[in-house]
Amino acid sequence: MSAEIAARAKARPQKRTNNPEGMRKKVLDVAEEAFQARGYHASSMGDLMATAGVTGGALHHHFPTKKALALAVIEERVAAAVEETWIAPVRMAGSAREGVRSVFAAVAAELEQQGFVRGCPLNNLAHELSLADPDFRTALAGIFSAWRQAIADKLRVDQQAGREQGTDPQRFAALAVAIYSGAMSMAKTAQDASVLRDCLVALEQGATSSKTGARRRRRILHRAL
Amino acid sequence: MSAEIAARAKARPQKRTNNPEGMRKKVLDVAEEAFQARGYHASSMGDLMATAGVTGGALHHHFPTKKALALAVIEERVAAAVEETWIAPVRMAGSAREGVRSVFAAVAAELEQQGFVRGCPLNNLAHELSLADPDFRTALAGIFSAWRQAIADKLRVDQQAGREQGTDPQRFAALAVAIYSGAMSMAKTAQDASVLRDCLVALEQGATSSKTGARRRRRILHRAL
DNA sequence: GACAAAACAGACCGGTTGTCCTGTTTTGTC
DNA sequence: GACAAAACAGGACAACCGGTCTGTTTTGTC
Repeated sequence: MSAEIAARAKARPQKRTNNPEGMRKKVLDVAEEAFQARGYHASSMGDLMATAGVTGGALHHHFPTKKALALAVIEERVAAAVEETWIAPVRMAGSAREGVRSVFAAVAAELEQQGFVRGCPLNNLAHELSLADPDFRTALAGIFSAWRQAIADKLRVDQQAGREQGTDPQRFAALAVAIYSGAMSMAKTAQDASVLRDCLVALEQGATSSKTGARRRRRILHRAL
Repeated sequence: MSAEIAARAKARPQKRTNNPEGMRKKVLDVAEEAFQARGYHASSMGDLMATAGVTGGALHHHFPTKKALALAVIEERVAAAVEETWIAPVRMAGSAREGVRSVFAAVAAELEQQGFVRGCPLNNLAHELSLADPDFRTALAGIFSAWRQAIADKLRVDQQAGREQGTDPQRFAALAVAIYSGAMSMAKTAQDASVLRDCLVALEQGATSSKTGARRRRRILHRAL
């Protein structure tokens, strides 16, 4: 390349994107994807910059540090994902119990046709970051809390309508989130979503497995687990 | 420091540990601890060397690469931990159901008095590594499989004794592992082990919450979830 | 005690990490 | 259209990463 062209390229370095707020969004998109697929520590800023087509200066302008970027991903994207796939559907469902099961079944179906399992975004980041930094942990714990709270609130609505009198809302919500999180963990490791359905069926079987009926009423205490 | 002392230190570099197999064990101890507390990617070989008091040459002799070290931790330590805290106790229990619950309660009690939650070793590494490398994933999936298999086998023994006729062993085992994994995930993020007990109680309540008894037998299908 | 093999020491290297810095360009406001 | 502020470009940096290398010491075996 001649010196003249090089000089001209130097003088007019590059056409800018000219899209305020669009660049921040693009970085968040790429970071969310990368943190989900490879994890936080395994994703380098250089990779993110290259994938997003963003220079170091631009990235540093919006997110001064890698931690700030991850915090933004957690608070803006992970929280929104939980809201979209769990909280809103449960709110719209006919009951808490039915809402939880329908979400569970919907995710299982989606995973089965997708062919591979990336795991739960919240749990993925929670495992890697909750012990690494207090700020991360607090942000992630807040999302878990909101998730559980939404399920518990829905069940309280059911109770005001006379249903589910014997169920503790907080504990019911904890159980639902735990089963989902744990099943996703196994599904991700095995790369097989069928365990999601196994857990669903096991729960239904677990409550109805007794064939001796009322005679064993007391022992049913032990049924579900 | 004088040149003479420096030269002497150079000539006689260091007293050796002189403990074959002891050094490998020490490295595994430190690596297991570090991978558990900070994760794989966040733990550098330099940190491990310094903590274990081992030189680079020695570490490289036993574990040619970082991946080989992690694989050894998974296959020797994580698998042993699952065997010790889950598989063996379940085998020795009176029944699969009682074994699962007793392990669950024991872990909850231990965590509560310990004051903080590091999470499940298997799940911690599974989330970070199962998508990163096929060898990691295979090794981790094998441990999950053995864990589930042990619970399912125990339940089959119960069935041969006439109990648990309506319970599917594979699904029962999947549910137990899922609840434990998910509850530990939440407990770790919240740094609060009480969610373990919440899940336990919720399960017992879930199967017995019906106060109308046999009239609602069919609707009990929906009880446990 | 000779000698091959294993165990270990410690320096070294190329590549990558996250961050910072100095400019240049665009945008909003009067 | 002047001008301050925000948005962005792109290189530079020191620290650190994981891995390799050569050389020395210990161990096992006859």
